[in-house]
Amino acid sequence: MPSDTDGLSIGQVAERTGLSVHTLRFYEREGLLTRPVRRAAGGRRVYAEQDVEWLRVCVILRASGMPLPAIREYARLSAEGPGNESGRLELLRRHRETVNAQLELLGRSLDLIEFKVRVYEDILDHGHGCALPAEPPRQESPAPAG
Amino acid sequence: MPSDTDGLSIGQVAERTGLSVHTLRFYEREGLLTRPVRRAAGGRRVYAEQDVEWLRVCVILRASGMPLPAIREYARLSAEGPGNESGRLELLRRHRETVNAQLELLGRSLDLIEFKVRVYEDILDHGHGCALPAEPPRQESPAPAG
DNA sequence: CCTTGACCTGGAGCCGGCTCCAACCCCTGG
DNA sequence: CCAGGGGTTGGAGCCGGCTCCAGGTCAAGG
Repeated sequence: MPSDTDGLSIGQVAERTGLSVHTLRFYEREGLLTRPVRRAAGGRRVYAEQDVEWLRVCVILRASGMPLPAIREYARLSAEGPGNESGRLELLRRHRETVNAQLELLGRSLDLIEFKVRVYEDILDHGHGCALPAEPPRQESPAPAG
Repeated sequence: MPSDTDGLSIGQVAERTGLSVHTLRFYEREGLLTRPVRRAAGGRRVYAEQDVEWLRVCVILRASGMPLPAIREYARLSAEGPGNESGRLELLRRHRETVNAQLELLGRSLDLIEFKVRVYEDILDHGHGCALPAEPPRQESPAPAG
């Protein structure tokens, strides 16, 4: 266990990032890291705190649906060092827009789901009362199918 | 084209739902429909407006990440008719929670992304000024990796 | 009559993102 | 000395959700 001078084993990084060791090696193969991982005697990977930070960013980008190739590109730019900030900015802005679109879509889906939840709650509470609690979820018909 | 008395071809349903004809047949095989699709001479599918409404619900459930097996279950309950509303309600409530969790996660991811966008904007505008625009995105360190 | 186009079927293929396997290495403690 | 635990590798497998293919049927129009 290379704990001296903040070197971390793959298992420790897995714990800290929530990724599996499989996934960590996979990400490395996929070129998602900003720099080659150091190796200890016997070829074991030795990560630095820096790597963990980067991986945490990766986790968040993944969680927000950024595909691996895009993360790879971002990693590549980051690895290149200063000078390409506009490229990184563009990439992030694009991703921000897809996240906003996701949020919008998810929000509208939630409207429908909540509408239906209310419908069923009413059916169960009031015998099966009040014919449709008016409130077509944002644009589009309530589509009371199902 | 069976346009009389509101019968729709698979192609028309594809247009109206945004799903491909492939996907429509696939969903049918997967048991996502609430009732068997009627067939015209030659075995061609004939959909009713009702089916389109249900499929639009499916699209929204998919868009919000409900897996096919869950939709199948919901379809099964809906097909059974009245009497199982509590089952449907439970299913929808569970899904609502996963959607809320997604929204939460996505929102937090967005915080990080916007933070980084701001960082790069500042670098590009002000030469590369103001050392880190303070504002750790909700809990957790800003992790300025990358 | 023949083409065109929309439809049918069963089954195969693809893509993204992991996830696991076999076989091996190495360090540590008992 | 030897067992166990945690590494290493290349490559295979899996899962969800489509997506497509080959080969066929049918109806309408030129």
